[in-house]
Parts: sequence; structure tokens; C-alpha cells
Amino acid sequence: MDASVDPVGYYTDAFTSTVSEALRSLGIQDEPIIERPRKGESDLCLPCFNLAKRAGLRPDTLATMVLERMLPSELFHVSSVSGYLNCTFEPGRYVKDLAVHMWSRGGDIGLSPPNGERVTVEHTSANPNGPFHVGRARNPVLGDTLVRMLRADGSEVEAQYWVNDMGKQAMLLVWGMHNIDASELGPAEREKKDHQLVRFYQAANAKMETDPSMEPLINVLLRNYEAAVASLDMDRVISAEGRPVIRAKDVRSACELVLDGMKSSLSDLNVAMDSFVYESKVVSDGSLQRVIEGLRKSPLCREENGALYLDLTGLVDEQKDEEFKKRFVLTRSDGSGLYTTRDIGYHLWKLSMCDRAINVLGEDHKYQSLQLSIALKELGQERLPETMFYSFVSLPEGKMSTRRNRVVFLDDLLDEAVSNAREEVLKRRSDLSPEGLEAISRSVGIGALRFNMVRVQPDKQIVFRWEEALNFDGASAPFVQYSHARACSILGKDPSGFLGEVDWSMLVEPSEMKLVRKLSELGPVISLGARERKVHLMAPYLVELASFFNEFYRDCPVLKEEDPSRRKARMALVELSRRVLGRGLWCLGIDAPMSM
RNA sequence: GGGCCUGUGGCUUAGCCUGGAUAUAGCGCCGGCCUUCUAAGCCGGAUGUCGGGGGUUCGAAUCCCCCCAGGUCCGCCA
Repeated sequence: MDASVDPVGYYTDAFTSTVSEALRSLGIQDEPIIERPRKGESDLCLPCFNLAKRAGLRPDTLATMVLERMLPSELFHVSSVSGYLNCTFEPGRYVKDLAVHMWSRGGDIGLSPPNGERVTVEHTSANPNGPFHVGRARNPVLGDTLVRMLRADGSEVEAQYWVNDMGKQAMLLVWGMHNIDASELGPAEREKKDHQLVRFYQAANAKMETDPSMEPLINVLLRNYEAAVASLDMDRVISAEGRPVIRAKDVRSACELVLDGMKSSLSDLNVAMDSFVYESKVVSDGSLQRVIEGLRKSPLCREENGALYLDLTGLVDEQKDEEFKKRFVLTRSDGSGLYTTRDIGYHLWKLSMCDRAINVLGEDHKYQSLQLSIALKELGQERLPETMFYSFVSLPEGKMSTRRNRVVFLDDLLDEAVSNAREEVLKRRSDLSPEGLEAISRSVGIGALRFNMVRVQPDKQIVFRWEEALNFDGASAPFVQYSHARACSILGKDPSGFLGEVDWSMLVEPSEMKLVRKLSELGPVISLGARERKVHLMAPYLVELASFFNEFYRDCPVLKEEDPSRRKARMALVELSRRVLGRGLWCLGIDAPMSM
């Protein structure tokens, strides 16, 4: 068999066509639905229940009849068990074919060739008014993992952060920075700019709650600011009640300052963005106006007191939602745009730049996202953004809230993770340099955090508990990292041990064969993540793989193996495991340390 | 009030879209394994009305209906 052919598909096709032929010889024309059994020894199965029903036979009778009519194959053998036709690939041959195929990919294992698809993943996009808290930390972790898995799957991906520099939050921040004396504020939690500047935002917010003149003031500023942005006059002085308050360009620079601090948290989490797109872009390049003009032509569009809205009444039944908000407001009475309107402009632009747009959003954005899609359809947009929603992380005592001071900052969690990891490393290693200790502690600490945020289905709520967030035992990043380090340790003792021709048929031990099979599941796990956005399946896959590697490690001595050919095959299996574990961890944005 | 999401051993969780063979793992608990390539490991054991009730089906954790609990949304806010 040619090394470039994927054995899974090859064997599956062989079984499928043999089954189809046998079925046809029984006069059954249905295309058989071949499944992967969840349990049991076999590799594939054909449940015969529905076929038997249509043929008027008992399932086990049909299975046996099909079995009797199947041509024998060198690739697999088949048995009939309680209504199932079970197919088991010829173990030695299959494992060898898998290993040869994987080995031929070299260091590129798990990377598909470019598929020509351009994907934009928008994630994180938190308002630039203060540091990240862990309530939203799932967003960058899920988003970045998706980006990595798409890249591994061969897509050309852009990770995009949509920065809200046009809204009330941004204006409150700037107003605070220019009108509140720093000496009136309490000390900041950290030196980082996001922690420093959030104090101005909080103070401005507090003032708005007590001072009724604040709200109209901010609204006037926002309106004047939008006008300045629309006419590309960033030097314009933005005033209210005739008094100058800020310059238009101050808003953007304030956001950028806070964003600097936020970017450094992202980088600590191993999250990299490719581009930051500011909301003001949509205003300054005129696309906001084009959106409004375009939607004006929609039959759903209505006007009231100068405000434009889409009348969604007709969609009520379709959505099975009697209380569907009937109006999707596009502009205020004064003609100025709203967040959702700018979002439409952004999406039109984004969709024109890629083949697939994916948004990672908190579940609170579901409704807004639905409205967005309706508006995009009204504008004639055929491709719509895909969404990945996640539920919030809350605290045992309730929802995180900055105002009630009930919040855990991401920066604190990151520090805590690294310092817990450091303690664990120190328990086991005394030979490390300070730099080595830091590097391993960081890999382990941050890895454990990221792992715990992607290991569960995104739409499940998470209650944040320190001991769980920093879990280093069992199904955790360090468990997987440890297997990787063990592999590296063996390879380090004989770096040339797998060079030359490898005889994969030397791998006959059950734990070797199990490991090879598990290694071959990397590709399918990556494509499930990339194509169906099920990124949470990578974590349990890696745990299972690491566990199989540990069994192999226990059962099969490598360096001490005396038969040179078997030793080489085992060395190569260790190298293959190292590559696959490394690739999987890379997909999760988790470092794969050489030693722990 | 209505829409959407979630509810699986003491705790956390996979499977649900696309119904099928003994319901997946981990933590914790109990009992073993370091003169042998890193014990952050391995092996064995106990633990389940798959939120509750109906229905469809030869067969339901999975599909449909009702109910309960938690989350979330229903602004000329973002």
C-alpha cells in the first residue's frame, strides 16, 4: 500500500463496497450506513436493524446472510453479532499501514495541505475599558484554539479582534481620563495600563450613577464624536454645552492604551491576534451609511420619528417566538447609528474578505446575532457568519461583577497558575536553573488553565473554583505534557535511534498496536474542530492518547530492547507519539515541554 | 410572560444533531505497584431512577409533548 494513502479511508472503502455487493446480491439496493462502533473490538460496524425491517427479516438473520455472501478480504474479517455486522481490520497489516502513513508525514503530522479556504475568526473583542476578568476568558481560549485547528486543517486564517471605540464605554473612559484627577482615585491593582486606566472608567461610571447630567453629556459627546469620525476630522475638538472636552483622536488613543495591557494578558495566555479592527473604521469609510441606505430599501424597513427600524413581525411564526422583539432599530431619531448597525457594516466587510466568518461570542449575544443575520439577508448577503457561543464563567457566590467587586482578573489567575505550577515543579526537580524552572512552570500553569477552559462543551456553564481551574491531576494539561516529556526523555538518550528504515511489523504488543491506532485519530479530531467547531474534543483525545502512551511505556522497554529492529521500531513509535502529542498540544495553545 | 442553552455516580464530564450491542472518562474514596527508559505515572475495586412525567419506536441519555431547576436574552445600551 502506498504510504500517501490514508489507511482509514482505504480499509473503510474496501469494507463498504464488499458490504454493498453482498447486499445487492440479496436484492437490497439501500446504501449501507457504516458506523464506527463506540464500544467493542471492531473497527467498523453495520447495524442491520433498519435494513432488516425493510427486508422483512430479523436483524441477526440479515447480518448472517450478508456475512455469508461477502467475499473474503485480506484487509479485514467480519462477524455477525446480535444484529450487527462487525468488521475488524487485519490487525498487523492495518497497524503497519497506519504507521507507515503517519511516518511519511514527518514533522508535518496533523497538518493538512492548504485547502484554499480563507477563514476569519473574530474572537475576544472585549470592550477596551479595563482588564480581562475570567468570566469572559473562555472567549480568547476557545477562539485561539479554533484558529489553530483551522490552520492545522489547511485553512488560511485571520484572528480578528473587533474593537469598540465608538460606544458609551469608550466615551466614559476618555471622559474620565481627561476630567478626573488621578489623585482622587484609589491605587491600581497592577502597573499594567489596563489596570491603571480602568480606574478612570470606574470613576466615570460611578459619577454617572449619581449625577443625572452625565448621561446626556456622554450622549452629546458620542454624537459629536461620530460626526467627527464620519468627516475624517480626528483633530476636531469634541465639545458639549459649548465647552471643549476632548479631541476626536483621544478616544482611539485611550482605547489603544487600555488595549496594550489587554494584549499582554492575551500573549501570556499564548493567544495571538492577527488584526484589530476598530468600529470607527465602519463610520469613517462610509460603510455605515451604505448599510443604512441599503436597509432603507428592504421591505421590512420602517421609520418612526426619524428613527429607522426593521419590522420583524413577519418572522415571528418562523422563529416560533411570539415575543420576538418586533423592531430591530437601526438609527436613532437624530440619525446616528447604533452598535448593531455598525456591526452589520463590519460583517459585510468581513464577509467580503473571506470564505467563512466565525464569531466566538458569549451566549448573551445570541439574540443580537440572530438580528444581525436577518439584516444581512435583507442586504442580499448570502453567506452568513457562523457562531460559536459559550456560557459564562461564574463564581460560587454568583455572577462575576466588577461593580460589586466580585470578580477574578485574568492576570491574577495567570499568576496564580504559574506559581502553583512552580511549587509542583519544585517538589519533583532540584536540578533546574532558575530559567528552566520558570519555563516549565509557565508551560504547566498556563497549559492547565487553557486545558480546563476548552475541555468542556462551550455551552455548558462553568462555576469558577480555584482548585479546579488549577487542576494538575488526571485529565489535565500536565498529564499530557508529562507523556510528551517522557517521550522526549527517551529520544534524548538516543537521538539517532529511529533513523533509517523502520520495520513497523515489529510492533505486535497490544499496547503498541493500541497506541498506533490512537495516534491515527489526530486528523479526524482536528477536522471535527475545524469544520464543526467542536474544539472541545481535542482535550479528551489527548488524555486518552497520553494514557495509551503511558501503557506502552510501562509494557514495552525501548532503550533496553535488545532486538535492534524492534528497538528501532519502538524508538520510531516514541518519536511518532512525540509528534502527535506535540501537535495536539499546539492546537490547544499549550506548550509541550521537553522535560518536566 | 415568551425564546434559546444547560441538567448524566458525592463532584466534574463525553455521548444527544444523525435512536441501536454492557452509558465515556477524570477527581475524590478503597486496595496494590518505584534495585527496571521521569510514580505529574500504572493496575484493580466500589459508586448511575442519564432532572421528573407522558408519548413515538422492535429499541430512547439520544426524537416529540408537558413540568421542574439553573443560565441567558427580549433597549432609539454596547
